Order: sequence, then structure tokens, then C-alpha cells
Amino acid sequence: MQTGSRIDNIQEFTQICREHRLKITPQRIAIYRELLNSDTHPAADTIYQILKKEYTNISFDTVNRTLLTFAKIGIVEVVETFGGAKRFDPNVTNHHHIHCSQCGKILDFYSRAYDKLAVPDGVYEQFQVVSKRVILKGICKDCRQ
Amino acid sequence: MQTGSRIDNIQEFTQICREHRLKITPQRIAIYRELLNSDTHPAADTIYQILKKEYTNISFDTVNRTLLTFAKIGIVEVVETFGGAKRFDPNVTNHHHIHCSQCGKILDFYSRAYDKLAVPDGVYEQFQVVSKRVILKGICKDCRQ
DNA sequence: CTTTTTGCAAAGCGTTTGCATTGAA
DNA sequence: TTCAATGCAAACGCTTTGCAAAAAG
Repeated sequence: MQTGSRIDNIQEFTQICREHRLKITPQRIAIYRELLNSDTHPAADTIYQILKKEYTNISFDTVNRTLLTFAKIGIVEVVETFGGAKRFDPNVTNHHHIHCSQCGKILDFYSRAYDKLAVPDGVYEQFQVVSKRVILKGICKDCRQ
Repeated sequence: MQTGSRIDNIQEFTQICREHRLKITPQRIAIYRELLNSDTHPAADTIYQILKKEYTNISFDTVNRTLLTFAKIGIVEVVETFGGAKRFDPNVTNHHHIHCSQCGKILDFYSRAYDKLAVPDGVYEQFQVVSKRVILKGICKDCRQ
């Protein structure tokens, strides 16, 4: 099942970068900070659009490659989507997702009952299960007006 | 929650096409048949590669557009992925998915316990929930050798 | 016959790669 | 000073669109 805890501050972030021998660049800090500031699991381009206002020189590639690097070292997760661009989540603790089918936003929610679900026997025989998540789909408050 | 039942045969399929005023073409029948034959939730291109051996003239576009049409009328579902091409599922009954992180195969499984899960209160207030599914990730038997 | 569907080609996104330049350590 | 990271450009893969020809009803 999912392990590890959410990194809430930039100090912890730089510490983890050092452990993985990743250089700490202003871009990496800014990208990680934007990820923490958002709660809708942004795509690379969403983060790029925000950051290029502040850092006129930043490139989409850096944002995208950095997010993939973060995923590789386990501080962000690529979340499930139904087509379209990859979406990223800085929350690597045990949690679940709800997708709005209208506006595409993805929100986290928590449920002890969901966390406690056992993996069915038939699955255990076929798969070595690594993670478990409940995905809800629906229409959010904003989209219902 | 999910409703509707799996369409097991081509007769039912043609009936539903008629109800939606979709013309019944050899391509549509072949595409739907291939979807039923597969249990790994193929991408459009996977189905295209299979069908072009049999129907030398079929185009990728037809396969792709047809799958999207099927999704629109509700006889197939676009399933969750973690990047890459859309994957399609002809099983629109209540079920759950397990993904192999190595080979990318997606398999259905069933669990009464999972089906019975209630939507948490906090979510009900924010979302009108339409569907609910448990997503497991792991390594399948084949990939473990 | 009418209208939808098909196949093809081109365009549109999102992602990935190679490479010279820049910057962190 | 060294080596990783960045920015840029080009390539690649998946998806979508417009349109003339073909096929279904």
C-alpha cells in the first residue's frame, strides 16, 4: 500500500533532492511550490502557464521534465486520467480521488473505511499489489452552478 | 452508481445501435466484437492492428471515432490511465480495475465489499457522485516471470 | 435517394529527445 | 572546474478535423 508522507515545506523538499543527488535550482523549487499551492492536480502546462508570468525565461520542457523527475524519485505521483495530459499530485500519502467530469478538476479526499479495504483473494493470486485507490466521478458544486 | 448490463452478443449490440439511430456497418460490428474478445482494455490502435489483418481497408480513424461514438452512447467506457493512449472497456457493469505497472495491462475484478462502499459525507456535499471504482496497481504474474 | 459513415490527409495537442549553453556545487 | 540542468528546436505519438467518396437504410 502507499507509504511515505506529504512534504509540506521547501526545506524538506531540498533535503530530499540532496538525498537523490538532484541539484536544487530555482525552477525546481518554483515548480514544487506551485504543485503544493494547487489542490486540483495540475498538468505540466498549467504549472508552466503560472510560472512563466513570474520567471519569463522558464521553458515548458523544464517544467515537464522536472515533474517526471519528481515522479521518479517518488515525491509526486502521476494520477489517473481519462485521456488528455498527465496530471501530477504532490500528495503521496494514502488518499482517494474524485474527478469532476465537467471541468476535469481532481480533488483529494480521505476515508478510513476506504483505506481499510482488503485486496480480494482472487487478485492476490494474480498480482503483487502495490497501491490501492478509490476513484469517484461526478459533477462538482461549481459546475452545477 | 453504475447501471446497465454487459452486452454479450452482437444482436443486442445492433439493437442498441438502432435505438441510437447509428447505422450498423461491418466496421462497427468488428470493432465491438474485438472489444468483447479482449480482456485487457485495448487502445484504439491495438484494435486497429488486429482488424487490419482481416479488413485490409479499415482505417485507424474509423476505429478511433467508432470507439468514441460507443463511449458517447454508453456501451463502452473510457477507463482511467496514467498517460498514453485512451483505453476502452465494453464492460459497463459494476466492477473494479487492476493495472500492471510493468506491461500496462488492465484487468477487471469483482468485489461485493468494494461495491458496497458508501460515499463519504464530505464528498456528498461537494459532488453529485456518478460512479465509483477501486483502482489497484501492481505487478502481474507474467511480469514477475 | 438521403444521410451517415468511411478513409485519407492534414492539423492539433502532448510528450520526448538531442544538443549547445548555463548554472549549481 | 565539473557535471547536471536548462532552454530551444525538432521529432514523435496520440487525437481530432475537414472533406470527397462510399455505403446503409
